[in-house]
Amino acid sequence: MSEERRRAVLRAIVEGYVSTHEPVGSKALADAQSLGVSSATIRNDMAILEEEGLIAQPHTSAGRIPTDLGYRSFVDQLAAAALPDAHKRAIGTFLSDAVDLNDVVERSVRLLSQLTRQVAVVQYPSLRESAVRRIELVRMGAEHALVVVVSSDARVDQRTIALGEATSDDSFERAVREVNLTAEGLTGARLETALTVWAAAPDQVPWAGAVADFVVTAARGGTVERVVFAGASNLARAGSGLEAGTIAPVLEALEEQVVLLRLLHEMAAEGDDVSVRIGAETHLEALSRTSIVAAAYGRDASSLVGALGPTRMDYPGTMAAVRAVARYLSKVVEH
Amino acid sequence: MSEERRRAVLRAIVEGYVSTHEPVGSKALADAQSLGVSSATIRNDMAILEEEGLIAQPHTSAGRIPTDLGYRSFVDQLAAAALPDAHKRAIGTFLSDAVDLNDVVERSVRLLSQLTRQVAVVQYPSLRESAVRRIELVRMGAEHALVVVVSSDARVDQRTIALGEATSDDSFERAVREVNLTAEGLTGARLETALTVWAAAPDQVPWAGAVADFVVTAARGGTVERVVFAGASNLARAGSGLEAGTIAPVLEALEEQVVLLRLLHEMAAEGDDVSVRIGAETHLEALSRTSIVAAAYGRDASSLVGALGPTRMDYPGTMAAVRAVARYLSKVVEH
DNA sequence: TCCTGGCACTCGGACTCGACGAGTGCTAAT
DNA sequence: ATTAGCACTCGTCGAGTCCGAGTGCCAGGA
Repeated sequence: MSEERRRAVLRAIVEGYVSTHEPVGSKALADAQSLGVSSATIRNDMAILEEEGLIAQPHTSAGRIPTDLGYRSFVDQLAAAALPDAHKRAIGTFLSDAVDLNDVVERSVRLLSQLTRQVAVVQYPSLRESAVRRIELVRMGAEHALVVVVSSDARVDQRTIALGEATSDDSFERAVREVNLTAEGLTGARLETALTVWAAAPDQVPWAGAVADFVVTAARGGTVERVVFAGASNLARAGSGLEAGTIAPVLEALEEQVVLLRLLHEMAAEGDDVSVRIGAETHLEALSRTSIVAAAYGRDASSLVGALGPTRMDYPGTMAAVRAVARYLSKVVEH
Repeated sequence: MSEERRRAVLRAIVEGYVSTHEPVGSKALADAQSLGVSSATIRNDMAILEEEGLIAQPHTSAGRIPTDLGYRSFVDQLAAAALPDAHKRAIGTFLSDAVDLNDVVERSVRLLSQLTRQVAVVQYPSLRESAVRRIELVRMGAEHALVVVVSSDARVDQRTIALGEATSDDSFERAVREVNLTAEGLTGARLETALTVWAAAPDQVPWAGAVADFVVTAARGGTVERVVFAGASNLARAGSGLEAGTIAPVLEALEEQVVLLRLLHEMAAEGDDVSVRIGAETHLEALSRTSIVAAAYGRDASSLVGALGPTRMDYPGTMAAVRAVARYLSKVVEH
């Protein structure tokens, strides 16, 4: 059956192109022996693959390179690859002695960028609703104060608020005591009503509303979603396969949190173990020459880790690394 | 006096090269009229400037470009340029409604990268010693706890510690009460001895030492120094002037906090209003094609903001922007 | 002493040309 | 269905050529 062999030809083209970064021709494939047929046969298969849109030739007289569709087909037929032992060990030692959430995320993103030699992306875990454990207020000058909310799931949110008008030390201290008594241990709707009542009390300090608002949003799961990345230099490294002009837009997209976040959300929605977007599949002009491999982690698999690189990348290896880091991250985040 | 005119020639070469990105020849300068002498005269001046090592020609038959030394001489003779009004307004609006320290730093770095169209770098303010305001401990699972230290200067440090062995809820709560009573309001050496005594008390929980250590370092001015950057895409943007191969090392250096920090420290030590390192002056191979313009901000002018770009950059404009952002940052950070 | 016009010279960039070879598609034979 | 053979395409590489920007130097003038 030639259908079977055509898949093998495609696989060989992808692998060849990924490793050499040069179009691969029928003769080279025939010489590699792994297919056991002559170059002419391979040429015929290539013609069909080209008709199907899976491969293309940059010039009339050059070998073939996979199209986005070709990579897609290749990836879809891929069995889960094992991660090299050395990498497994690296993950263990790297992440084991992280010191807080920031540190975990920071280490993960560095690690993943080193394992994959690509740009690693980690979305901060979106945290679920949690109870308020303690609210601290610190005066900063006469007109501002810092609100610190420590939540029961070990998160710390902070924000400065304007006091509006002069507040005496006495009423400041009283407000701190009261808001703690009011909020401690509460969650969600009960927390919200309790704080609303507190803020509306007669004689209340004028900035009570601001404090209440912030405490509620903090308890609701933190402030804003964020993405951090590392390994941007891998994009620019010689032989990355991105043409000179294409890397600036990619860097822009990475710094443009919003765009990236939307893409990651879309990918999370697919619900696969490891989700892959290839080239134009990202629907982003800036990323049309790159692919993203991402996996969910954390409670409810609600956040994503990923690696971004040229479409011409080592999919099996990257997928294995991303999958592994996501697993370890899940473990760490869920305690 | 021809010395005077030679400076003007150098200035014209720098400005011409910066704006056109092409070597500038004697004829072009003579045609520009601003010097009022013939091309032959300019050629003579150029010969001298070249002997002095201030300019060089890439090929025998091309115009001249400034050397690192040339830029240095140019920069040293520079009067402080004014910042465009539009930029001033941008700074005001951008930074005015920041929500906490992170936000301030984040906004600043973005802003600066946009103003200068270069990579902006901001070192987190290194904070002075401060008194402990409140210590919060939150259990995380059976074996770990999160320590949160709120300092009197509105900083929040956090870290997880291992509990070592099972601790009863009672003794946990007692430890929290005690450590707060012990540490509140103290600073420096007195804080340290008080906590050491507390941790060494008989019947003390085994992890008291770890808590004490962390509280002391937190009060001493925070955990680790950090640098954030933004605008990396400006490096890769067409016409940035960096050759394809040179940008990967630069990105690496940026991600390599340590190296960058050392450089910034060196620059801070110079104590100028705005400090400039040009090309090889950075003493970093990776940055040998780039310049850094930095200014101190914050209490004791202890931290730095800067912009990093190709040696062929608009020094007056960049210096003005960096200076302005540093001023505003100082205001905000000092409250 | 300093500036200028003129002139010969250099050398990199762009362009052309031709040889080469990798790779292809097609066809006829197995 | 596969293969060997063959004519053909087209991009790359090197050599050769031309052009012009830019230079250094010199002799003459203020």
